[in-house]
Amino acid sequence: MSTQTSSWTEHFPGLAKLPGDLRATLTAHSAVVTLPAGSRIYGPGRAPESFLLLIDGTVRVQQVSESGREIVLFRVSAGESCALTTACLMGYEDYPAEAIAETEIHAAAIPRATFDDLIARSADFRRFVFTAFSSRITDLLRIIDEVAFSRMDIRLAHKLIELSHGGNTVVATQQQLASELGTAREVVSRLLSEFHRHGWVQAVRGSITITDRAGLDRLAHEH
Amino acid sequence: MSTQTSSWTEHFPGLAKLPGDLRATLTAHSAVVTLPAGSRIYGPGRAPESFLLLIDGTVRVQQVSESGREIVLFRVSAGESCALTTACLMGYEDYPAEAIAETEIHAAAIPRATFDDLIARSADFRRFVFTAFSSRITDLLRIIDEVAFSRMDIRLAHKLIELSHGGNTVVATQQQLASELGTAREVVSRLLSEFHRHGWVQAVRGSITITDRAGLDRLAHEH
DNA sequence: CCAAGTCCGTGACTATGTCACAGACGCCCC
DNA sequence: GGGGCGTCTGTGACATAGTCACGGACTTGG
Repeated sequence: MSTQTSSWTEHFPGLAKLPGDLRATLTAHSAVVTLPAGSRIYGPGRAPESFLLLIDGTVRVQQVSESGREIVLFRVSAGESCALTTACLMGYEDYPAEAIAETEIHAAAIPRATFDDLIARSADFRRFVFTAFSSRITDLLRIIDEVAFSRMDIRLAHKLIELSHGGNTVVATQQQLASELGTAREVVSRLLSEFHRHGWVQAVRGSITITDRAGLDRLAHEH
Repeated sequence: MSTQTSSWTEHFPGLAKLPGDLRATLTAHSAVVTLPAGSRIYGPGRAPESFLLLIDGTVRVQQVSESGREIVLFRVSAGESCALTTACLMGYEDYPAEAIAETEIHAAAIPRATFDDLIARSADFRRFVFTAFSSRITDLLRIIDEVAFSRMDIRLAHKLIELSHGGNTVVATQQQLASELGTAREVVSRLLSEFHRHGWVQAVRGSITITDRAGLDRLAHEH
């Protein structure tokens, strides 16, 4: 009778090996929610109340400074968990970060109590959660390293390659790219014209086309 | 018979409420270790093998870039856990960060299996671990915010106040201060002479004396 | 006292961030 | 089509931060 609702656990490789009764607990005590693109999932003043497992879509987690500048911390994709909310859930601390749905998303929401119960009952679930956690921490450490020690042209080259998803075009305004990197739009503007002088990119309002990926790659891996 | 060895759990407020049998498990399956000041507790190439609870001393966790520049992420003091090693323990990922004993330290080392067992058995222990975790994440987010968006003079003023521990003198070379902040020594040198011009500090080789804490405070809270 | 190592100051230059402003483009409405 | 408006982009001038090269000052151990 639960076949149609239990299906979502199959989207998570880390959960596939859970025994049936735990899967049943998960599906019985969770709700599959749908949120439109652009919604704010959590943020200052809106603490998460459940552990979210992303079935479909992508979520951008970013930090906004007092001055209004932003920096993207990482993205959560389908099959992953909003892992940092975990600590928030369990540690009851407020975060200066916010999560925004970049596309329409479908997610399984697991209440705090169920989450705690599963952590207690299943070593595999613990592994799933801690692995996700660990990987986010690594992301944060990498960002600290880049922001503190890496040149902006190298970071922009990286980001363009990352956002191109293997294609040749990145749909983003200069302001959005600046927010990705935690810098100012003017800096992005100047770097893009430099990249253009090298023949690496071609930019029009709101989108950048990569015309020489190898050139960008060389810069990205410099130093 | 275990009275003399069980005493260490009393140093941890978060563990005090654990029932006796769990405290017994903790003490029975852990070893109290002593490490000299300056030892490298973990780092790239030396993954942690146990969960460390710091009984006495302080540990500095920092990141070193390829170019050799460093940045201090946070410090672990007595009564706290090296919480980030947790994820490492459970997630089996390698970290680009390292932990250094700043003083001689005494710590309780809990093996992975015992840690996992306690997580499963005790909601209070979970709370203890997740709370510590949460607080480290908040530290990391604050650092990202500062590095990306805050002016160096403000950050240095903060750091001097922090490292003075309420006193008026900070024992540190300019290079050490630069490593705290992830910047270059020359920058610290210039900022310190600026602070000196304002009459806020007095510096001699290897130590800085705060001569006008209010002045520093004003800068630190600017903007 | 001398020698070597560490620590500190500084000039010149590059890289990045801030501010102010203007032109270009897209869109809506008439 | 044309006018008005908001957004996006380019750029000059300046402020802040990081890099490189160097020399001088202090400290320690013979």
